Amino acid sequence: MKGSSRNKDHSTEGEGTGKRPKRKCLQWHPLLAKKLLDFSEEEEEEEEEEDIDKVQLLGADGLEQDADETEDDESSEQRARRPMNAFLLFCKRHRSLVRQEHPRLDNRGATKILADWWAVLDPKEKQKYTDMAKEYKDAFMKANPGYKWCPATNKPVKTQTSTVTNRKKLWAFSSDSTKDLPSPRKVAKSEEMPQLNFGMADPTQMGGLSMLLLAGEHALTAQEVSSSTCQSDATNSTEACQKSSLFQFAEISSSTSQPDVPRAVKQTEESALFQFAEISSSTSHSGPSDLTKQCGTSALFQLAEMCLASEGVKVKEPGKIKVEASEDVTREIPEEMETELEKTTIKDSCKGKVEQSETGKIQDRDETKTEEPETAKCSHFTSLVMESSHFERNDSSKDYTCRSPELSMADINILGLSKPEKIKKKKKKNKLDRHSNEKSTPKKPCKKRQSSESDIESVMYTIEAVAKGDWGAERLAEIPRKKARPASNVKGSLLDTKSPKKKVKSKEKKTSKEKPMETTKESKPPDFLSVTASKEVPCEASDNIKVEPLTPTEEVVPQSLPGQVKTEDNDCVKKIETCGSRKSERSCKGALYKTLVSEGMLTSLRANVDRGKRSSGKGNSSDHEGCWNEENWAFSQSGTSGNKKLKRPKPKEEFVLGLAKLEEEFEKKFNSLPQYSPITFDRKSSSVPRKKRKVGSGSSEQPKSNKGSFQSQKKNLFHKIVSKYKHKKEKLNVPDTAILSEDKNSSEPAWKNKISIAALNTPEPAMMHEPLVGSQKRKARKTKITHLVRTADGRVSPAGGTLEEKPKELPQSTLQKTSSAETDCNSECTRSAESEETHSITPDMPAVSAFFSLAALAEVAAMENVHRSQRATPLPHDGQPNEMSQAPVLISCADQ
DNA sequence: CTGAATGAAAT
DNA sequence: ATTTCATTCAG
Repeated sequence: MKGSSRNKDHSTEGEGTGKRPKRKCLQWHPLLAKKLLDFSEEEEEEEEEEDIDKVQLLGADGLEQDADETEDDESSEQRARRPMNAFLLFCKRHRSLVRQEHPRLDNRGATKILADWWAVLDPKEKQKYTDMAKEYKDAFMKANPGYKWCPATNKPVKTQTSTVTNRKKLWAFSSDSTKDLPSPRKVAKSEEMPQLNFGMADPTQMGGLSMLLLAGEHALTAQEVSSSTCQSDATNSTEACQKSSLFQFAEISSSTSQPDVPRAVKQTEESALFQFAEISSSTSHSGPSDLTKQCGTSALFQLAEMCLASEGVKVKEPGKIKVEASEDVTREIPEEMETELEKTTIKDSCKGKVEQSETGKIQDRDETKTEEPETAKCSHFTSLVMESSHFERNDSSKDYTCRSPELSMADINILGLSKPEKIKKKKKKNKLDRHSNEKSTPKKPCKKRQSSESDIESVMYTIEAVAKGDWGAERLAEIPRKKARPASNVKGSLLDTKSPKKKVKSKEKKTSKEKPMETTKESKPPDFLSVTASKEVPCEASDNIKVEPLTPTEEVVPQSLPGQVKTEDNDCVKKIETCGSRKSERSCKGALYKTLVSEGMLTSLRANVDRGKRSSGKGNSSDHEGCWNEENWAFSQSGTSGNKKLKRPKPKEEFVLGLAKLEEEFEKKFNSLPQYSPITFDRKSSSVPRKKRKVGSGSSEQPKSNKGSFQSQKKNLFHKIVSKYKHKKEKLNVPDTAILSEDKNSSEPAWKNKISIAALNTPEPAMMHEPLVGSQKRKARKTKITHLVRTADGRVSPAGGTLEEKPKELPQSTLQKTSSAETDCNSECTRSAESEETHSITPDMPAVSAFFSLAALAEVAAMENVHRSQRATPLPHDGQPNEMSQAPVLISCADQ
């Protein structure tokens, strides 16, 4: 992995170096390297990597800029996602159905089924999807003239994407979350673009601003996020806390600054953020170069005091906290400044954002110590900061000295560059990167849910870290009483975090999506009713859910109930209120918001606006399962100048509107696409067994055993069998009739008709040709597998390896049965097979064994088991030669 | 991150 | 002819 990545990096690096000169990267680069060394165990290697990464980033940025300037958009900003092809559309449209039908089935299995469906889908119907896909494609291409499906390979594309926001696809029709994606994307883009465009100066601000924005967004997001269940509660509280922490921070900073700087007005919006900087700067003033300790300490102390004071108000029992806090601060600062910082940054990162990691740190700790809720805040804050974490790191790298504001600015700029670190941390995941990008940039609206998720995750992590962390844990233990308790209670889940996290994610997604039920299920049955609520109204459910979460929190509870708030603002307010401790939270929030906006935090604002619009506007329209509506064509460019507008200012509205329209259109179209009930397919399959995939298997195609790695084949086979087995199982459990349940979801009555028609129509003349179509490979693979299987069962020399695996999978019972009652089974099997689609196997095969489908076997086995449980002939799975003879049947079954 | 599927585009 | 990547989301 590394090697490869590294290589990439290098290549990139080359490019980066080329551009490097222009950028400041060089400057910080060395520093960073040093720091990195500290951090990284493997100094050299990592260093290189980071350097490379950075370089990449730089390069990427540069590229991006260039690209932006030069070309439209896609290449530069983010690579637009390719339009979905017909099959994907189909999948998107039907996956939910499949999943409903087979709840247990994982996506892969679902995909297989979808593929089957697709295979049997009436050409006419298929054509619809194809046309739609084409339409999409055309539109997409129109929007992105020079779009290339495959990015040139080496290009830093990845880097860029990672750096920037990958995700923004011009068109996303995400069924899931719904509206978020659409407009936001563009917006995000626009935002991002501007940043890039601005270049040096802006970046600095960007960093700070972005942080703020993030915070703001997070807050907003949080609301949304909160939608999920208990976890959500935690989240909410967290968010709220976060906000409060933020505000506190601001206040504190302001207060702190006051002494030094007159101007600090408590509530002034501007002050908060800027104050931070100032404060830090002021602190630094005392000892610019080395101040680390001093500054840190002094600042820390001040902060601590401030915090304490503030907390005092909030918390009833500050005493202990205070002491502890002070202690912590002292010890921490002096000793492991950097390390700590790093850790903190990473974990808590709370500090970061604001330029002064120190202050931030202190605060965080204080808060954490003081109250759990605060911890949550911190975490939240942290989450916000997360991205910016690199920020801090940089600072630390810089000797950690408190630099004057100017320096900080520089740092900030660096921060912009800092992305690389982030990336590293994240492991360069594209997705992650995307997320991060999104987070950092306002764009998130598009993926609100993702961002939110990520946020949540980060929060969770933070929380965990805190909990685990010395201070965190202790504090919790000590303070638990009031706030802690509630918090803990609520958050028990939070602490648990991981699971919750995921759950939250899933929840969010699901909630947003159409499948409330599953979501709830997964999310956890335990939680509550929220689930039920969610079921009813998927999209909206989130809101409801949110409410619930709040309940747990002590203070918070009241407001939340009202129910979903349409607009974010309301939610925010609520949250704030919930936090309540601060009178001014609201005001603070408002101030902060203003500040942000004034700063150019438009993005955040915009995001908010978008959200609001969405919620109010289309919002829920797509409640019912599909939520297709949401699909949006981001299509930003479509209308007008396209990217250029992105540059910045453009009112999102235009975009939004335009997008919205486009989206709507798209949605409509997409929705108009026929949705077929599973039944249809089942019938078809049953009626027309042979069709493609089956045909392939059935027909005695020539085997090409050579190809591909045997192992891979085996693996595939194995998986296939397993999944199929599963699938069958499910099927067994759920009779076709069960499908009806799906109907409600689909909401489209049409299918049946179509289905029937389709079924009738399905011409299966061309079974044999088995179009190599798309990827022959896959088919070949399939074929191979089948072939193998067939061979196995067929008397032909079976591949030993394959055989081995199969036996394993098959339940002993099956074996028994097969061995024992072949003949009997035959009839049954056949019958079952028929019922099942699988039976498809070619009629050619005289041998009964051939006909057995896995499903059939399973069925039979089950039946037999029921009837004759006793005969436990524990045959070791290893197919011994002797048994092999018997085995064949089994094998064949497995195959299918 | 991977994978399961198909397909359009690019290499 | 082969590779990339689009969607989804459980492992």
